Amino acid sequence: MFNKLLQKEIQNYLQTEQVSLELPKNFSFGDLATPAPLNFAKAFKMPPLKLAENIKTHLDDKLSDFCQTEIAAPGFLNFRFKPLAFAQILQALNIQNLISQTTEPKSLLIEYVSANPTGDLHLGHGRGAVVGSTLANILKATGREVKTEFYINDAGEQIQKLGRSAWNLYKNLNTNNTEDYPPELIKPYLNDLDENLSFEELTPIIKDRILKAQKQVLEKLKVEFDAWVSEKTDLHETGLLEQALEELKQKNLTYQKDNALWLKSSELGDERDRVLIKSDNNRPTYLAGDLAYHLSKFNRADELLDIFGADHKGQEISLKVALKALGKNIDNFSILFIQFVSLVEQGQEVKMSKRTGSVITVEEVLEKVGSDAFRFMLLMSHINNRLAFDIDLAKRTDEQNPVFYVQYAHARACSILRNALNPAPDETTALFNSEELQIALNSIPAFLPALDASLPEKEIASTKELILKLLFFDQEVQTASNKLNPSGLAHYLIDLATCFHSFYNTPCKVILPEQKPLSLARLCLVHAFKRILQTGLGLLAVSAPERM
RNA sequence: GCGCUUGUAGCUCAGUGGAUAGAGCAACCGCCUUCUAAGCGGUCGGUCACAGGUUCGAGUCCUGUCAAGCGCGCCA
Repeated sequence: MFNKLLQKEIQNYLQTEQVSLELPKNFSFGDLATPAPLNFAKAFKMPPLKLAENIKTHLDDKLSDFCQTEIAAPGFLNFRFKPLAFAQILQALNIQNLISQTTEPKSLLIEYVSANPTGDLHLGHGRGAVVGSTLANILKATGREVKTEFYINDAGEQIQKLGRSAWNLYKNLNTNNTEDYPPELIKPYLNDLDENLSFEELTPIIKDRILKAQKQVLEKLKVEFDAWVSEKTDLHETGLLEQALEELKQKNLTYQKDNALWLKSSELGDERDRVLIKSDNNRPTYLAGDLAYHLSKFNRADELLDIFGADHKGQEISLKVALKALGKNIDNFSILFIQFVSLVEQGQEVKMSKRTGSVITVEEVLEKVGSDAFRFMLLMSHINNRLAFDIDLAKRTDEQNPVFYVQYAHARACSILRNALNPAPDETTALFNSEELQIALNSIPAFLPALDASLPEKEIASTKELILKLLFFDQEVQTASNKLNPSGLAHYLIDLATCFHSFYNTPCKVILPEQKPLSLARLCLVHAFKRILQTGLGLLAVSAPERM
């Protein structure tokens, strides 16, 4: 695409790969801009404006058919594209791959959600699920070999507690045990049980029912996993946990004290030593299982990514130092911690707690706002920021919600394409058939009528702005992929929708039976917009409706 | 106490060391004979928590202060 060519020419001149092209703050400056002369003035030992002059001379020599270059103080280069450059860009956006692939594909294993099978998913899990699945989509799209896993913590203390709580309710025992899970959390899972189950039989049944309910909610959220890994059956019963502990012992990284097995983690950089096997019941701690699990993950992938709630921050250091001591390259292992989601209802913050009955579940919010709005709104803010989810705003699925704004733009584009390719009710033939459109999409000159100098200036401006915005799609996806942060992409799609609505209202009317070349040219632009918006929404797993 | 994260418009949030700090919501004013008004255009709104420092240039990087959230279990 022309912008890549331009970027490459500047990079060639400066002998670097570090040149970025950006949209200028103000379109009166030009179509694209770069501060490269400011950045490289020192390296070239000349004033920024002088360097800018030299680059301009180089570019004028090479690319004057496509764009003109202007110099602006204190050292910006602004580029003004000729119609041919816009047409070339648009043609590429209509027929080429939209997302660049990484040159070295690596396998990446993403673990996310991994909620305990002891209750319903809350909003924090929901945020992790949405961010994790979106990142998986984005990383796949940029060429990583992605596998996703959900780790089921079904072998620890919490499961025992779940079993006891369920047993008390099942047998109608009034224990008033404050340690128990709240009855309202367990009760929905006690229906239609055999009457004579033993304690040992009851626990796994309840656990499986809860897990199944979690899976169903995740499906509604469009969240899927390649594998569900059970701590009990995949780590304990296979001997993987045993192997991991043996490996630590052989490397002299453990010791016995107070009847417990300890990891010498303080020697490795942790703030204190950690227990691996508990003294009272001889059972492994969470750390022991987690360590074994991550060792097995390292055998299955080049890189690991975990996405957890901020309340799991405590486990990072111990896990990483132990993995490092066992020879794993922890530079290939990232953990993202997702800040909490609070819920605001009628201007009041609704307190939620993971282990009380007043927990706000993903399911109940989904019922009110739907998967599209839920996903989009949770994706909009950076994971490091606490997020206040305004349920009243999200419930108003009529007009305020940003996701409808973006989807509406898609539906509008579809409507235009439909109207152009199908006969109007009072006509027998359509303005165009799909072959004509296909030929136009493959041709650069076909788009030139949309930038014809005889058109009103406003129409040309909004046409250009839309193309330029489309041009940045790939860059936005790459940034999201590299920074492991999908929020920019959501904001980009809103901006893109704004450009399209603005184009529509300029008005750049597309269907003009008396001006077929102009209609066809604009149809190419609508086609590219629809293609990119659909791809972008697809990465977020938000639907792109053809009609609304 | 120590560690991590955060502090930007009335609210919810964007913002690769670059040009006059942005969007949505809320408030106000306009625009449907015209491909979907779930839309568009405009007005109002800011000491980027505070104080230093680095730099040609800081909302962005560094240090300190203040404030908020989370973490620092033989819970998971």
